[in-house]
Order: sequence, then C-alpha cells, then structure tokens
Amino acid sequence: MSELEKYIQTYFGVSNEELSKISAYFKPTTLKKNNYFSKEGRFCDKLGFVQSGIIREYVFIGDREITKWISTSGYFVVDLYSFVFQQRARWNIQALTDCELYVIDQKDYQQIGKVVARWAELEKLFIAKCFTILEDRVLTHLSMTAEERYNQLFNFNKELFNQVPLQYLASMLGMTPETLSRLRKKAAK
Amino acid sequence: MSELEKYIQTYFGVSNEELSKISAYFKPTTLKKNNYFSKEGRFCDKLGFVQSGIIREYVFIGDREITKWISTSGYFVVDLYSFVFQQRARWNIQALTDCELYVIDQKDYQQIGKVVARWAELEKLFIAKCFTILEDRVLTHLSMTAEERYNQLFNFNKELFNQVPLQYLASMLGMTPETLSRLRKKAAK
DNA sequence: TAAACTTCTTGATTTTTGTCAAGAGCAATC
DNA sequence: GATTGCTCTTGACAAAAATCAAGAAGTTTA
Repeated sequence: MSELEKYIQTYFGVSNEELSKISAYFKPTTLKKNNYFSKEGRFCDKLGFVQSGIIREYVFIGDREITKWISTSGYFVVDLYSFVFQQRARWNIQALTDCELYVIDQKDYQQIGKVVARWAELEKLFIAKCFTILEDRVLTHLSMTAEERYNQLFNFNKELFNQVPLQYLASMLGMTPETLSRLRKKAAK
Repeated sequence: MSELEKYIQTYFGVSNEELSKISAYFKPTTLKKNNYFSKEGRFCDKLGFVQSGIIREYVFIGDREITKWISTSGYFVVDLYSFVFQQRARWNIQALTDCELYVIDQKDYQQIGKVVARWAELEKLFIAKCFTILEDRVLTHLSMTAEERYNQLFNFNKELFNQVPLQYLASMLGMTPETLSRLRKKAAK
C-alpha cells in the first residue's frame, strides 16, 4: 500500500475497494525546486499529496512574504478556498526542494463522490479536523510568547530546522529571523 | 422568515421546502447571563444559533482564561470538535448577556441529512468557509502588530467595544487589557 | 446606602521583540 | 578560483508590549 493510500485509509477509513478506486485518481507528479503548485490570483484546481520534499505556502502582505505553513511528506497541499469555491487562490504554494507529489485534478476529484457514497461526509470530517488544528494554532498566538512557540515547534519537529530556511520558519511562527536566531541560541545552552 | 432561516438560506442555499424542514428542528431557547452552552471536558451535543445576546468562547491555559471568540447575533455557537467527533469539548461557551438561541441537538441534526440529500456537501462548504476565515485570523497574528489588530477589529465592529468587557476583547486579540486600554486611548486622539 | 467587587485606566518599570547595520559562512556561477 | 548572492548570526539600539501597582469609576450585594 502506498503512502498516499495509508494516509487516506487512516484519515478517511474507507474500504480497500473504495481506497484503490480513490487512489487511482491521484497521478504521480514531480515538482521541481522553486516551481509553484499554486499561485495567488490564479485558480487552484488540483489537490496534491506530498510523497517527498518540502513545500511552502505563503502570501505577500505589502512587500513582505508571510509563510503560513510548511508541508512535508504526508501532508496534503491545496488552496482550499480556491479548490472548494472555485475562486482565485489566496496562497502561493511553492516547492522548497524537488518534490514527488500525487496530484488529483478537480474533475477527477468530483468523480470520487460517485465511487464512494459517503465521500462528502468524509470530506466534512477531514476539513473539520483541519479546522480544530487551526483553532489550536490561533490559540498559540493568543497564549504563548515567541519563545514558547519556537520551543513547541522545535520539540514537535526538530528536523524541520535542518531542512527549511530559518527565515521561513520564523515567519510561520510569527517572529523575525533575528528573534528566531536568538531563541535558537538561547535554547541550545 | 426568521433570522435563522435567512442565515441558513444565505449560507446553504437550500430550497424553501428544505429550509422549513431544517429550521423546524431548531428549538428556541434562552440562555441566562453567565450560564454555559458548553463546558470544557463535557460533551457538546448541540449546535446553537445566536438570535440575540452575546456569547464568549474561552479556555483555561494554566490559570489564565484565553478568549477565542465572541459570538453575537447571527453566529452559530458549537464546540465543533466535540459535536463532530463525539469527543470531550475543548471550549467553555458562556453567555455574557441573557441570550435567545435556536438550538438543535445531535439526534435531530442527524435527521437533516435524511431530509436534505446534499446536506453533507453543504456542511463541508460551510466548514471550509470557516476554515478560510481562521486562516485569515492566523495571518493577522503573523503579519500585524497588536495596534493593527485592534484597529482592524474596531473598524469591523465598533459596537463590540461597548457591549463586551474589554479584557475579553484584549484576550481575543492576543494582548493584555492594559495594552488594549492604551491603544484605545491612542486611537481616540 | 454602605461595602465589596469588578472593570478599566494610568504610571513606572522591565522584558520581549523588532529594526538596522555589519560581517561570517556557504553555495552557486561565471 | 574569484565573485556574487543568499542565509544566518551578532551587536547596538529602538519600539512594542507585558508586568506590577495604584487608584478611579461603575455595579452588585448585603
């Protein structure tokens, strides 16, 4: 069973038969370093699963780039607003390294509902799960200092700090690169 | 048409027939000031629509109360995690004033799917919409100062600052009451 | 109505975080 | 293999925000 299938299995709990029908719609693709999966203002009409590599989601606020999220293997990448509502994308989604993705386009995605009767229900559950994760993220900004947020992320995923330019992690944590650098130094003692 | 029906109509775009079936499941209820709609650690097995009054959603972090959101008329209130996944509630949801609510319990809620064929799809769209709103909220913490967040909320809803204890708004904005007080003074000039 | 609370503001001070500038260390490139 | 960029760190300083303490103003309670 592929990583993608394991992931779908775990998250959506479908039967083996349904699973293989669903995963057949996802096509293996590569995305070269610095290339974009989705761009602000365009339409994001596909959903990707990260098999390998690292992908950054960011947006320009004035002339600053704000990194919303870094996806590594096992994550889905999509501009949800664009994909679900057929509106213009809000995020730039760019490969930080060469990536292997499994990608499904909107047309095929809509076919899943015909194969798996309760698909809309499973989607609802998945998005609700994502919602609660985002709630937690808001809470970290309401209740924690920059130092606490750094320590939390570092303890959650130390590897990230070797793989991703620190300036992006700083932005994702809501602090400047200089502050992140100092917190790293402080924590290393 | 009631406020609730208008709201469901706007957000879910169902037919008049479906609408009256759905809204019939919601029962008018009152929630007295300081009483709880949901409590941390219990099960939140109902969904409410705020017809009038103000409701606060908060959680204890250590001995601090962190206010996640303030709902006024036109909002739904629910501990989504608990309601959707039948897990223990994460939030305390408490009336700040006497409230009029329309409430539906989980059992009746599940009936809606039998009345409106594409209900799971509509739920998905609604939760996806909520997700994108939360994304924007995270972004405000990544890109804006306390002062900018205050000004944004004040411009969005001035009334809130007359109706809700400022300490709760400060918490929801991710700052101390003292800082909010000073920003108010500064902005008033 | 007085007393007890609660909420909000203000001042003084400390801590945290951001800004600006410089330089070190690497990797890419020509 | 020098040059150019890019990333990260560091220092000095400034700004933002938190903390602590006190008191004013308004509410609730007895």
